[in-house]
Amino acid sequence: MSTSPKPLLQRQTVTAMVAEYIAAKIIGGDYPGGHQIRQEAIAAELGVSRIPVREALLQLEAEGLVVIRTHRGAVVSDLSADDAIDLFDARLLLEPFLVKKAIARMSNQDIANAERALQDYEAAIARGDPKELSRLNWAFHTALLDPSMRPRSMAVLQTLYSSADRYLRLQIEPLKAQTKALQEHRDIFEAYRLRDAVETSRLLKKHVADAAEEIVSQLKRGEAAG
Amino acid sequence: MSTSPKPLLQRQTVTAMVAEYIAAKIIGGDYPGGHQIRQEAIAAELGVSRIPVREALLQLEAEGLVVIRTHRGAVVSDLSADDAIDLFDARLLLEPFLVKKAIARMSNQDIANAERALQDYEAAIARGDPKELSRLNWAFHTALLDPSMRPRSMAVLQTLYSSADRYLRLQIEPLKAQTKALQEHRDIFEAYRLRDAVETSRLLKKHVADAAEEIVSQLKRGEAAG
DNA sequence: GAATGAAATATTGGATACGATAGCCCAATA
DNA sequence: TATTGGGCTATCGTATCCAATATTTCATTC
Repeated sequence: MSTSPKPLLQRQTVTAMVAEYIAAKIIGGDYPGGHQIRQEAIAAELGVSRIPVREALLQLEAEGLVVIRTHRGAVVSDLSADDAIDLFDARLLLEPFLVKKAIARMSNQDIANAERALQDYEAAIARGDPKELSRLNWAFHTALLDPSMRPRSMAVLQTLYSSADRYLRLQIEPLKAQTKALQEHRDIFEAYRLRDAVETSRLLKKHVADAAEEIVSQLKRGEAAG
Repeated sequence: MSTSPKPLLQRQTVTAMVAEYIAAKIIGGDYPGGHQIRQEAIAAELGVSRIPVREALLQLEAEGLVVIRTHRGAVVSDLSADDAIDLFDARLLLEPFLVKKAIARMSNQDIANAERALQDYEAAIARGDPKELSRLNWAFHTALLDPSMRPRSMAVLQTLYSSADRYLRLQIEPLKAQTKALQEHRDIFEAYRLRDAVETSRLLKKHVADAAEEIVSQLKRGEAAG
């Protein structure tokens, strides 16, 4: 039982495409924190009018990727160490809770979905594309939580995650960290498969906390240096 | 130390005003769940063009008040009992956590702010305006949590709250419930003032849980009837 | 020389008009 | 009956203006 049964051929509005374009730039690091996004520049770049650009920026603001100030435009939001702590603390509350709910309701199909997500993640490590790795990492997490049937909480988690997404590379880049994360994913999945809610929750919490600690310490180093 | 030092003279864009207008209609019950919002109608009603209406609807979608489907327009989102459980469970995780953080950092000024919010709430009960009461209820909650300096979590809570805001009337309308809520607020504030983090957190959790239970059971009655 | 204040410029916010596109209903057809 | 194929309607998108505001530049004043 899954929350998001996506249609195979999804019709995209221009606004949605622009939003994806800008989000990719931000997450990929092309637009660093503090970067001014000029509506006209994006519009010209993509050959669209300013209106869908504005509407895309509104959506991105809701996701926490940019900050819009009236008549001053959109700026790529910067993540301080404090922000990272804030975001990860919220995840640390929600994810372990949701995974327990998920285990209580999940079907064998859900387990199979999670296993597939885990395998996709494993395969991506071999290829080593960091963007893809980030995406599949989150896909695994959502696969675990999806059977909880908590669309509102999942939406919240989505924004929490995407706000910090860019900075995951700080943590996920080194090969050593990747193999550590993979082993943790495997352990989490194993407890999940056995429907051991307490253990899954504990491992997931530790997994997220470790990632948080790593990112926060990196950000603090950056702030001390810069 | 407060998270949101709002400017006294705030310039409003048309989009923001439209968003407030529609949100008020939804929260006030003028637009019930499932109600189709027609951009052109709103635009004509307010004497503005459709563009700020569309952008306002985008913002409201991010807050969970409406659902937009491409080329089919915006519909006031309906809250199922499951949705309410989802929303309140998330609040139940975040609010007790944040209030502990708040107590750890708060100044005497913050305590004074919370006390003022409490007094405003008390005064509103005498007047008995339900909309105002809902607003001041939430103002009290945010006053408690604001010193935590967790803007991201606070933003999440804001959306969680506003999504369920309309249905608070189910719970807050009867006078008996109001005096109960008031007493709970007083108890929470008293523990807060004494910087008793554990007790404040416990009382706050119970306060939210009680409200949740009341609303969920009312919604379930409604779903069974309808 | 520093602070104030007033143009000038750039950018966003908004209005209007028009066209394109996607759902939806329903009659016509096989 | 099931399907097809119009119309109808409302949203989505563009183009072109104009308005409002933030920032910068520059002159003025003390």
